[in-house]
Amino acid sequence: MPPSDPAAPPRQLGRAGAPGQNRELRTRGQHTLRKLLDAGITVFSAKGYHAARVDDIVKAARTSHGTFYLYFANKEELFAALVADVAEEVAGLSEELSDVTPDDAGRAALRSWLARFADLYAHYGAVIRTWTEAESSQVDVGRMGRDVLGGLAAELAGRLSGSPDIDMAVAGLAVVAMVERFNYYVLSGQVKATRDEALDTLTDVIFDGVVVAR
Amino acid sequence: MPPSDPAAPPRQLGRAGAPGQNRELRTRGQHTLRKLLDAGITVFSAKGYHAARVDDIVKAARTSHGTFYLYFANKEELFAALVADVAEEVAGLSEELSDVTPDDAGRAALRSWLARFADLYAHYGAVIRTWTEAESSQVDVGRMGRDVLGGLAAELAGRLSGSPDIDMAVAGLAVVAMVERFNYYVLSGQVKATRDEALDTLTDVIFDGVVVAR
Amino acid sequence: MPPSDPAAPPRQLGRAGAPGQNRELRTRGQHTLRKLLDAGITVFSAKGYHAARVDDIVKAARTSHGTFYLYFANKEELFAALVADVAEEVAGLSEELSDVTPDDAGRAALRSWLARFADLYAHYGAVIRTWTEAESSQVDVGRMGRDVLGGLAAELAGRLSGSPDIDMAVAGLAVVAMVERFNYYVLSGQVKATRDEALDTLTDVIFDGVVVAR
Amino acid sequence: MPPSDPAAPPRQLGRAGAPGQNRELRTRGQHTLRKLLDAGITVFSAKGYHAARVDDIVKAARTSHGTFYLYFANKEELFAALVADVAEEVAGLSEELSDVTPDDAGRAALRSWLARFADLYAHYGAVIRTWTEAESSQVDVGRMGRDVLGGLAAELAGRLSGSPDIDMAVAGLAVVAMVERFNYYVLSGQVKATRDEALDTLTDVIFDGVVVAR
DNA sequence: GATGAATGAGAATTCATTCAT
DNA sequence: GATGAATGAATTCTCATTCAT
Repeated sequence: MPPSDPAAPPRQLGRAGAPGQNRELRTRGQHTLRKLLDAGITVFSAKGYHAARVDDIVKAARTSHGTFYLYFANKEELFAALVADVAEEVAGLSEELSDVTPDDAGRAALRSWLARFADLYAHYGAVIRTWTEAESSQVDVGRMGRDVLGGLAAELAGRLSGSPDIDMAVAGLAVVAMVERFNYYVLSGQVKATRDEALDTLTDVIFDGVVVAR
Repeated sequence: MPPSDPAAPPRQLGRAGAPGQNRELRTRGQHTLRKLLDAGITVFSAKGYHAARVDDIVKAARTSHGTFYLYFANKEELFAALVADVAEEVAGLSEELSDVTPDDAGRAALRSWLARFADLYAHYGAVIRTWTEAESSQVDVGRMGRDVLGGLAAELAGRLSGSPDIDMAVAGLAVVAMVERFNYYVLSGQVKATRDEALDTLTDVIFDGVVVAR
Repeated sequence: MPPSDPAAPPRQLGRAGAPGQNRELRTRGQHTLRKLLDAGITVFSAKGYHAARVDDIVKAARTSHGTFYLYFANKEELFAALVADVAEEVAGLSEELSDVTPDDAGRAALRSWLARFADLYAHYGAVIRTWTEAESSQVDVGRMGRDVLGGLAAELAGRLSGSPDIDMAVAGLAVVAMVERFNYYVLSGQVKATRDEALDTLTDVIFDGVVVAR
Repeated sequence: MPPSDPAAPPRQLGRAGAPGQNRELRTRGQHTLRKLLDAGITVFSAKGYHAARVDDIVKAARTSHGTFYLYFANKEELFAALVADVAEEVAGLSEELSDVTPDDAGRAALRSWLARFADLYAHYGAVIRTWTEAESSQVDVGRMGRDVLGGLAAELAGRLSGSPDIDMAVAGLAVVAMVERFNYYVLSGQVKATRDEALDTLTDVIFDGVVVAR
């Protein structure tokens, strides 16, 4: 789904910072940049952030070391570019969630939103997972990730019609925690269930656990 | 709580693998081993598994480089020893959970169990978090971690009196996902709430989301 | 993985194994590889295999540590490359030996062949000597060395016109033993004689000891 | 008072120097010392000098690191002790060689002497072989080994009734070279022949190659 | 006498980053 | 724009030797 996101307007992949910061990229450069970003996702997914070597990425992108540093100052910057992509995607997703009312319509809305999140996670899961690893890093990629999830939690808190007894700010985070981690379990083959079953269960737990008639 | 396990029989600390196949350890050796394990927890917690240097661990344990390799073949093996410890602790915790019935007693049981888990996570969180990172490693530390959480999920599934509509096997994992990740958010300062508030909310979501009168 | 470049050019020096399975080398790379191999001979000759440090080799080659590992996985692999070189040289030498008949022509042929061997030993002696040391190694450099000498012995056995009373297979090895070791004694300054005297004596012993009219 | 042993007779294994040089050794100590020397032979035979670890020796001797350094200042000193043993044995062997006359008696004498050498090599071969390796070492164990073989060569030169055309000093070394190396080939399984066949061939080559009626 | 444990200097190896073409 | 090659600082790991019991 996401990669060559054809829908995306003019904004190109430009925000992916580069050493010569705002280099003008011709078609060829655009293509190389895209290859590197995609390779990053692939490699980070396979080995995680720390274990990923620039060499792995370069090989996956079928390009050279020298070229890598033409586009990114270092591995971290490539990762940051990916995080920015994810942040944008998640932000977009946040907006797509409509009010989850304590009725069938609400449940359906929740479920379909969860399905979209699952898709997003299937593609960008490695990046999301890695926020945790990266948290100790110098640059605040960790902070960035935290903000993204925090924003998502806040959005959820606002959309889910929760019981007045519950601290929705906290509950929002609990839900995000569950959704994020559960999707990881699914991807890592730990959850033995079809996609539909998994989605149903997740929807149920959230719906019953949090959503109620106010 | 967990670390100093005084009850342990003759073979003490033995599970902590050592090169040269579990050497017999005298009092002094036992002490050094303990120091190294504790240092491992400290350092892994502070910088994460990958960023942790053997040098950091050695310094934290106030011992020498050479000594480290007397007890562990490498960082990974030290980590594996810690995972074994955690596995044991989690297994112990699993057994402590009594049936969570859909009444106040059940809710109280659940809450107190969650409190214990939070304590365990406060101590061993770094190890648990790292399972994810470690999953690609040669040694099946990843598998081990997966098994631990899987076992916990199964236990929960058995104890929580769930609705017949819900696939409890899956729901168990969802709950574990939430509990594990939520505790991480708490530790990383993302959840702005007192311990009690956090526990209450977590209890509520699980209780309302999963536990019902059968 | 990028399929092996179909345009594989004459890979020269190729037998010198390289990590990452024989990379293609340009002129610059070829040169560096040559420098490393030469440095290997120099250093192994001076300090022996075990005492030789990668650092010594790198200094002798006026290159960096990192570069070394670009060409060889470790010291052993560099040695193996040298052994392959020697094997080739020795094989070449084997073929140059014509029949050693029990007359003056035969004696002359033998002597000039021994002179050539001496030259080869002067250059590659360190490698040959080290086969012995290396025999316990994982990689079968030891075996390789054994094969080389065994082949040489067989060739000698075939060329020397020996007495029917003698087991030429065994005698061939005895001759190789003497020639190999004697050259070592010469190099280590143990033999106090001019090159010509040494060659004469060696020729005499072999000629009188093994070559006879059949 | 082992080391400076003036009264040769019950000379025990004492000359094997020890850090506290002239330590008095009781029965127990003698035994431990013997175990270490034997372990040295075993381990040096198996892995060569450089690859042999003090740890290996200590394990083979079923004793501890601490104990090792009670008897030897370091690995080299243990090796030196073994070299001294060999030197003595070889010296003894030198004396046993009677004149090798160009007749059947001479041939028989030569053959039986070679047989004895083979026995000695079977036991101490590793030490002899290692002289080569050790030659670069600081302490002059190498020199010592060279002297031993040089002495043997001189003795042979004196005993073998050689042709006046041959430089017997050089020929002696050639013979030693052959005998030493050939025995190595035998031990390493390179010579495929029975002990008798091997001895016969060796005798023939030396006899025919060097011994003649003056 | 003997031993298990500790030590740290030295050697090997990796890999992000820079450079010359 | 792109690339192969080079670099060296950072790290891991080994092992001879010393120490405390």
